[in-house]
Amino acid sequence: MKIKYNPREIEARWQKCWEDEKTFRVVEDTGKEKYYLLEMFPYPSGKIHMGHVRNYTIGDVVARYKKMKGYNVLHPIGWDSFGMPAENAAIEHGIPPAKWTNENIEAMKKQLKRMGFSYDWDREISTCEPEYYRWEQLFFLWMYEKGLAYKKGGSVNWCPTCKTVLANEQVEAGLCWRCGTEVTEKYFDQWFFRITSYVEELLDYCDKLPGWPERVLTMQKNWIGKSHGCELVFPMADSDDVIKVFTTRQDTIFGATFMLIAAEHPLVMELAKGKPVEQDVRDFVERVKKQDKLVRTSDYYEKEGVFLDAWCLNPVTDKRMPIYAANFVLADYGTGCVMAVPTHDQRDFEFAEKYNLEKIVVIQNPDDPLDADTMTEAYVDEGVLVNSGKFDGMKNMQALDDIAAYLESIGRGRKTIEYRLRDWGISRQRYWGAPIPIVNCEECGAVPVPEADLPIILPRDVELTGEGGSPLDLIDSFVNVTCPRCGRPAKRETDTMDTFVESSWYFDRFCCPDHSVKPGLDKEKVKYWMPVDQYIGGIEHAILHLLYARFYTKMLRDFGVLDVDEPFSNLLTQGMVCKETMRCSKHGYLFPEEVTDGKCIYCGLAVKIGKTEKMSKSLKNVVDPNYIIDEYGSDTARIFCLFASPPEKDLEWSDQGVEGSFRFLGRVWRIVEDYIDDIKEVAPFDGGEALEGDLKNLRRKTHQTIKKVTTDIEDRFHFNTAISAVMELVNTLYQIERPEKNDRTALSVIRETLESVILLLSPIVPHITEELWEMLGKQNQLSETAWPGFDAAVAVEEEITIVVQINGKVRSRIQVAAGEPDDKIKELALNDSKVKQLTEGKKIIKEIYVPKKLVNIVVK
RNA sequence: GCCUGGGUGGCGGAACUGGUAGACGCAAGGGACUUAAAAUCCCUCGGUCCUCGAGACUGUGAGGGUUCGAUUCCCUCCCCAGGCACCA
Repeated sequence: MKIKYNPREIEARWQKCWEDEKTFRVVEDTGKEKYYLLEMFPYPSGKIHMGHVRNYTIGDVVARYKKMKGYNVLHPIGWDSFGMPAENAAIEHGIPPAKWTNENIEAMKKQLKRMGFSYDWDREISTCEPEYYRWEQLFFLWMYEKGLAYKKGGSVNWCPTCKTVLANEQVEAGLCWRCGTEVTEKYFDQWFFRITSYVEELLDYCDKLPGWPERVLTMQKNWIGKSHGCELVFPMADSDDVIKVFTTRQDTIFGATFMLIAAEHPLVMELAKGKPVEQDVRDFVERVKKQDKLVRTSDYYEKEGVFLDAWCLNPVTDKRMPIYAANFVLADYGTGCVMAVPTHDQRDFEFAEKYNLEKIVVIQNPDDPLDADTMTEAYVDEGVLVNSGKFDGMKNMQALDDIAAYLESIGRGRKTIEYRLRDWGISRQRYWGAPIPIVNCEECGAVPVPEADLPIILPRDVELTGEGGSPLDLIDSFVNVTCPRCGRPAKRETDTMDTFVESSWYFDRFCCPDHSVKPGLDKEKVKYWMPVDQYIGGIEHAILHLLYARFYTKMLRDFGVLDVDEPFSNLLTQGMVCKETMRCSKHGYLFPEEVTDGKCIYCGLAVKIGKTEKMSKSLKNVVDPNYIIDEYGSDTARIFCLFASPPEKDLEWSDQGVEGSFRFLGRVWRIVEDYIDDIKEVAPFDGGEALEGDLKNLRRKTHQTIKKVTTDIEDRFHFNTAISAVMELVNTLYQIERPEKNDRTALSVIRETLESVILLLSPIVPHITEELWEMLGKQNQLSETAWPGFDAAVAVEEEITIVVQINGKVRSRIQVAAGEPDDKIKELALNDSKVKQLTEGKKIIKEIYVPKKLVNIVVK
């Protein structure tokens, strides 16, 4: 009797088996080579989505493959469980964040287990537990001690109605996302991590991470934004004070005709003070400060400024330069002041046009000479210096160093380096995050909590209303403490840490999740496992998370806790899961289940199929993993995600594609079923006798497939082509004429092929393959079995096809024995009847022979 | 604007260092099995032309170039996606 492929039954069965036997538990074993595979851990939002399914499937295939290859594989999972959604759920539905979070974790854990992922569940961690964040607090104390954590005034988005701080993404067109009130800027003391003290190393290692995608490294380099230039000193015209600027274009110094200062810069009001312009300047500054950040960075933002009734001197020409406050100068880059060279900088040009300021050409365009009075835009290309004193005639790029040296020699400048990267602001005026271990004392200022008092536990019985700032402020037992230094009453810091802090070291904690002694990381274990050999996650974390994790790693290394310079040796950024959108003119976007036969189920109108976009709830183009698992099983979900496109590209969801993947698994199932009785007692072919015809071809194809699948997984993570190769092998098997029941040789070859198919598919679809493996009478679990090897001698083709081209066009193909000598092949090509016919009466100019591939005959 | 990717059949995608373009799958069409349908198994499937052959031409965003030969290398341009965006 044939048994039908029943994914629901077999998947549950094997999942239970892996769980009961702790198949994927690992311990450190110095006798075995380790392999640490990590996928970015999820935020417990409630349900897993297809993005998770794809990410974790890719990782699982690699983890299972490496295990079969004999590595000691660490494949952990946990929860990035602090963050705003828990707090919002509490505000909206009155559920305590801890309860909401832990319920979500339970639900998602169930879903992950249903996918059959090979996690070591004994290492599960949840970052909102004190056992985790207490070490983060310890690291904070160490950072504070070394000046790597510090407090500084900074501006934040503030909603006056909700009385709370908003993240940038919570400000929609200048309005609060929750109540629609206009958001204002507010200054707060905030905590920062001094990531900038590692900026050079972070940049340097961008060239030492060959296992990272080039584009991620480029993004990080751009984010760090290193510029070489000069700090120049401009004396004030009427006092002994100076204004310092940073510039990368000291070659244009002779053309600097005015000075610009960021509107927010304190110097602006200082210079205007007591002058008739003071009120105008104040108005201007207030107006600029109020402008929303989004507006300020839009394309239409017009350059504006106000004259401060003050002058400075050009340091090389001593010409008087008027000083303006301007809305487009960045206060926190360089010195907040810039020298303006309107002839060679487009922004300065526009400003000079508007306020009718002087222009002096200092770089001449060799092809089309410039005239300061008639030019319509700044000339920003290279050229030859003019109006530049002793530097006239030099190429501007070559004069950069000479001019810098000259400025230094007259005491008006020096070479410097600037970075775009700012220190990392980690203060969040929120409840659901790790408390910062600081006490604010009126006498002593910010005082670190003694190490012995850690952890500072986040109180859990809290009522959240969403108004009035941090809820922690309202909890007397938390806030009111005595100062650890002077013993007087003091207030505990109520800011919590950015959740990116937790994700900056969780991969270290996975190496020793239960280690409960200082510093929370077991040096030996961490040394064994770190760095992560393969990290897999979404491209959306290309900058922030990955940069923070790199910084934190270097810092913990300097604290003596870690031995590695970089946390992730290899990085794979997988593409998004996308699906077409569907829209009804009456009911807007529709979920797939709200559409039948192309019509809206509410009104029967034809549904418009829209663009394919990233799956999202707002576009309703989502597919619930649970539905796919119920309908087809997780093996189908897994193989579809891998087959539809290579991992780094976007995956387009297709219901028919899922159907096709399911059909393929059925096809594998049936062919094993079909042969099972005949091959039960037969051993796989051992190469003992010579094979002929179909059997020989099948065996060759089998070994070729093992080879291809191995390199596709090992070298490139191209699971789609690996699966194609197995499909081809299965197709070949279907083509084989059914051997007699007593033809043991034929059956043994077929058995070898079937076992190979199962082994090769096992990391991809672990449940069905375990089941088939068992049906073949195997005692050992497939997950504990070694990856198959191939015999190169068997895989080699004995006949090869040689393409014959005439003048580069394919005209014929000839079959030759693989060992045929080159001369013979050329001769055969020339004597081919088709070739003879086409070269008749023409002169053969030359022949090109590409060994074992083609012959190209050039004729005239 | 700058920096990265990327444009290949009706569709998702193959083609690894310049050497048979379109593997594999989906959709479509046809056949077998069946009383019938589903399922399954098998076959066809870039385009145009024709003397339907185991034929000719054409074809990897567009135009040039290098080469015996280009989806692959070089130049110019167009389009799409992502990142950064007044960083002086």
